[in-house]
Amino acid sequence: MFKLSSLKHRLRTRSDEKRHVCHLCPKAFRTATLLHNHVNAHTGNKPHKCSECDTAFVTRGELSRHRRYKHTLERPFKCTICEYSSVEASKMRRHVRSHTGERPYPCHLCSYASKDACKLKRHMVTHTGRILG
DNA sequence: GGTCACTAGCGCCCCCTGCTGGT
DNA sequence: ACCAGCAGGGGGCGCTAGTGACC
Repeated sequence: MFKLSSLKHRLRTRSDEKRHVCHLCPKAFRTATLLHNHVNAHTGNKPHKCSECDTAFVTRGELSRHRRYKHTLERPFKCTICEYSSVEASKMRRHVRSHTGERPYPCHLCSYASKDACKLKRHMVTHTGRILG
């Protein structure tokens, strides 16, 4: 849904696109917070610690997701076809392909097609003997 | 105009399981 | 029967972008 405040925010942040440059690599970001998270990933600094298992993360979002996976067991994404539910929408999309049979990742060396980009990569090892990339 | 919090999205790695073909 | 190779399904995390609220 369109929101005026959102548009204003985009317009005002557009002017300074990616001017926050990492001093450890060539990457640049729109905001200082994004840069800060990125630098923490470089340094291994993980300030967001789980209160229940002491696992630590770079961002609060990662911690939030971890808590759903490990502690709250909250699975907001429900499959409409079976009983499966998931923590993440992307996992649900991947699951739904097991119902639809959709295989969007074709192998260019054989007739195989995968439902999952990662599985295609693994499959390629059977052709090349090694991981590509 | 900046920061923060949250969510969404893509990608990667890993594990377990079942099937299949060779021995 | 046993084993190895492979694919299917899924869990968990790394990282970045988008968005809305607040200062």
